[in-house]
Amino acid sequence: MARLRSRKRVNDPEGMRNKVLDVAEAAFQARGYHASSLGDLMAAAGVSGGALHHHFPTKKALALAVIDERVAAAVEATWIAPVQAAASARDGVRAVFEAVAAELEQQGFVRGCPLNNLAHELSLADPDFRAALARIFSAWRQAIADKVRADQREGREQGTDPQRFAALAVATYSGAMSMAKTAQDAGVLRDCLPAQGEAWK
Amino acid sequence: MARLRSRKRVNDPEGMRNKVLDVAEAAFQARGYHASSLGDLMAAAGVSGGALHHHFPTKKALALAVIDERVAAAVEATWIAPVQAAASARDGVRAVFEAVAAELEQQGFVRGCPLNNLAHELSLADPDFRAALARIFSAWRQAIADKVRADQREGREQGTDPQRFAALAVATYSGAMSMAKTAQDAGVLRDCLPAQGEAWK
DNA sequence: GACAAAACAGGACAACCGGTCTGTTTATAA
DNA sequence: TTATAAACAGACCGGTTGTCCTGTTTTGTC
Repeated sequence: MARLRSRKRVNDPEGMRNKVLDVAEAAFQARGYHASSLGDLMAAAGVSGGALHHHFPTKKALALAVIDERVAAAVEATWIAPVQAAASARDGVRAVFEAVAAELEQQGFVRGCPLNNLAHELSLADPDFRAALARIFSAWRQAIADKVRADQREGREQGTDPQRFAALAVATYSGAMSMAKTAQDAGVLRDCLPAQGEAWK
Repeated sequence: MARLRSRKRVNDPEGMRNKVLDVAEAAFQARGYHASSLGDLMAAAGVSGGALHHHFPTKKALALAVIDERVAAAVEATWIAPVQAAASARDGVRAVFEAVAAELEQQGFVRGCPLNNLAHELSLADPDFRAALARIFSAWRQAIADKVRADQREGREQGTDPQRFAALAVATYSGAMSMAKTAQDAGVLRDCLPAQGEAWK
């Protein structure tokens, strides 16, 4: 019997499970969950049906893994970590907006926010999906709110409500990405940031 | 040959085409485009396959009709008209937020914004979808921007950029609805409005 | 080396999807 | 009435979907 989880790689040094997650993450982002067939994913990942079914018994299990392991990590990397590292919550939010806008304009194509893309398609489809997605939204908002509270402990942002500020930041970003995706123009992100000197309350 | 388009109803006084659009609008809103099969829609509308194919040759044509005729009308009814009728752009935006929040809290269920739901799923799937959805976003934003300009002609809102204000309003609403849908809690809409007396810039 | 479990291969299958086809009824115009 | 086209009914088909199932290979442990 297996006492401890074995962590040895088999054939692929990178791991076949990770390759499937890579492909699924990209496909769900580009085409959505329902529009991505397991056949497509198998072909794109160079994986047999048996292998895929071994790691992910159902398509739902695969999507849940993508959400928990990849989408959450993406939010952490592009939002939570930069905000925590910034000089202030307000600076951090602005920096992320500008960084994402610059990145999108450089690559000339807007795929949208991974979290929001899946949230719109799957939130009402299944309670498990909704719970997993809601957790990520919650962590995202809380990280920003915590940063505001840290600012307040240092005497700044006395007039701001941490919860409201975080909700507004996440909502503005999510909505701006939605528009940017539909218009295929990242400029909307900049329009949603206040002009220099103006407050963003 | 048909010289002019005949407009007489056949069996159903309400029109079978409208009934299909009703059902399709609701299904696309609740389950999305790909998750709604034509069989489901036929059963829900009590319509035969031949009838559906007569009015809408393809599923894409049906979705395009839903977007152009229903989603656009929904945005017009819940956003454009109220904003135009309001005392000011700022009041109008705030009123819509509060009206939608109240309506959602009353019915205890958040289905999300019809436009954003379809935009996320279909914007990258097909250029025709994307164009139709982008048109609605554009009209939505322009109506708000026009209202700001009307305010400015009366001496108010001198410091505000109409385009930015409109983009921010639409983005905030879209993103707040996204969170509200995933959390199944309309309270986020209120969190995204500024506290009394604070400016929303 | 022996053995058990995990990792993987690949075919099979039933259900379902969207679209097409042919036929029938109804309404309009001459 | 008669001709014509729109409005509708319902069966049908090829292709695809997600899942399951039976083997085979590889890995880790004694």
